[in-house]
Amino acid sequence: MDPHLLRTFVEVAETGSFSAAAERLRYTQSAVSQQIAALEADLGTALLTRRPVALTAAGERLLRHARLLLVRLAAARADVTRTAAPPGRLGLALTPLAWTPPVAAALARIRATSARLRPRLLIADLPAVVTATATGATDLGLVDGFTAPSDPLRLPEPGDPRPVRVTESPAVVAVPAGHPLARHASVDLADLADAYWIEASRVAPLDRLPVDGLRAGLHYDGAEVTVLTGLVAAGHGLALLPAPLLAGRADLVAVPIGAPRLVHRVELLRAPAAADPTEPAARLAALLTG
Amino acid sequence: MDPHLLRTFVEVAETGSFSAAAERLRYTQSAVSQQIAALEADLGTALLTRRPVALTAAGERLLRHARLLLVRLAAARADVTRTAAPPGRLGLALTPLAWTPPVAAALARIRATSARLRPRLLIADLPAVVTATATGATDLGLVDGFTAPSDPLRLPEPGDPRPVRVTESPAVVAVPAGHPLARHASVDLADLADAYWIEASRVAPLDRLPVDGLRAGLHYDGAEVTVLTGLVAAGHGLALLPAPLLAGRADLVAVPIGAPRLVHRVELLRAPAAADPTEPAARLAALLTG
DNA sequence: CAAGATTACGAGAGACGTAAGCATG
DNA sequence: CATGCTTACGTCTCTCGTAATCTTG
Repeated sequence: MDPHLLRTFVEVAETGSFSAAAERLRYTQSAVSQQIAALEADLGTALLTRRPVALTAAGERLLRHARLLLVRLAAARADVTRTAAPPGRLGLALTPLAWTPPVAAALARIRATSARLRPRLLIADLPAVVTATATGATDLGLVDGFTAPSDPLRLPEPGDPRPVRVTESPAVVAVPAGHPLARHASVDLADLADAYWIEASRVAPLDRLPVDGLRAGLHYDGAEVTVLTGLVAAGHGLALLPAPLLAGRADLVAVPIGAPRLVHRVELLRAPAAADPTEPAARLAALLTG
Repeated sequence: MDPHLLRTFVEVAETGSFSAAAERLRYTQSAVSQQIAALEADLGTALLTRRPVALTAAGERLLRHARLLLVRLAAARADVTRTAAPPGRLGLALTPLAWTPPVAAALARIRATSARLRPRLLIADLPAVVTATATGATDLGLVDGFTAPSDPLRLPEPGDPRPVRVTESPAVVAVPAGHPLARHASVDLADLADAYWIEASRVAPLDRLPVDGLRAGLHYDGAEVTVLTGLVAAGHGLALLPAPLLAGRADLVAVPIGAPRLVHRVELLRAPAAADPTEPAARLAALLTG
């Protein structure tokens, strides 16, 4: 149950392949094989079937535990090293659409009060933000998504401290100016079943919506919000976006959504570390949630 | 952050000595020194001061994390190996006074329905029962203590799944037959400040009572309830005990307590494993708490 | 100066890589 | 039969124990 072994086990389980895991972890295939064998010998149970590589019942169990254990181990390390590190740092990880005006304003206020502070921002996708925060790699995480009003976001597992609501704003369908839909006072998503949507997997993935059956006409793999809005403006398809994002744009029209009731929501995650309220991270968190 | 290193770190922190930790863990003093040095190098921080050996701020932090991590690691291992193990086992760890008639009755009912079941009972002190249950070394744990009516027990940390109330019975002062107190309808503990109590540290430790200032006249280090009652009967001192324990004894008198209001409470801890409701452990838990 | 932590060094175990073996889709 | 996991084996690293050294109450 060496964390080293757990890490490669998780990697093998996730990739479904010893060789792929080996490559990712910079090991040889042989080393991975030996590590898994060692783990199975240690636990006295088969964890994986080979050919095809799949989890046994015991493996399923271990996978859940291992993921959490690794996160907690990382969190512990971050917490301890943080005690030693000079205070005053502020690391903030965000999903692209979590960067909203209230967040920008809060950050500006923090910087106004602590002039010497040099915050670090990191834009990443949702799982990365969640683990970066859970492990303490960053102090705060902001994640976004679309849900029914005042419903919490559905987040991937390692949610040790509970996420807190920061912002909710109306969700709208973005269409190019001049699009037939642009004149509608509102639309029901069910009526857009045969429209084409833009699948921006790292900005606003369709599969995270509490609605399904939306067809993707174009896939955008990047994380740039402006590229997404540009694609909509150029008529490549529709996108579901927070209303404030479209304010003041001449080339895009925001069509309110009738049904289902849907909002864009931003939530704050805090690293499980020392909650010293004088730290910039704690002050920013207070501003965001207060 | 090898668990191995964490374990020796915890041991050093608890014993306050490298050599004592080494002895307990069957290492040489030198090995322990090297392990702590490795941990400090890995984390880039001093964890302990030497001479005297004490925790630094970072060390305090790590100690809390390390304890939990080790428990969770053990729990994960137990959960995984349990999946592989043949079902039908039932391990039960109890503090001495947690063995009450309702517990005995529940166990009898379980055995009546599953004739082939061979339960394993283990009597241990409170911290041992808590960690044995938290790590999954045993399926169920029963702990006891004295509190105000319907207050939960104060238990040592690793309380991942919350304890559940099993029994509450009146707390009484046990005195030998013929003792002056035996005629009282009730006593206030405050009035017994200059009486002598028996400190049975592994059965009913005085320092776990929500009352202080009780003087110990005799220390009993064992875990046998009958020795404790015998000591009271022989006039060595008073003891606080659950009333049912004294029922039908001619040599002991149970004196009800007026103030503070106090009950003897038994709580159930469940191992954080698969809650398969057909397992004997789950059925016994249902009987005890139902 | 004595108790107790650290440092030096050597032996053993363990982990990884290379390369050959072997099973299955 | 080729992809991909396993096994064999050599090397290198890492860890622990012995023993000498250092530190401080």
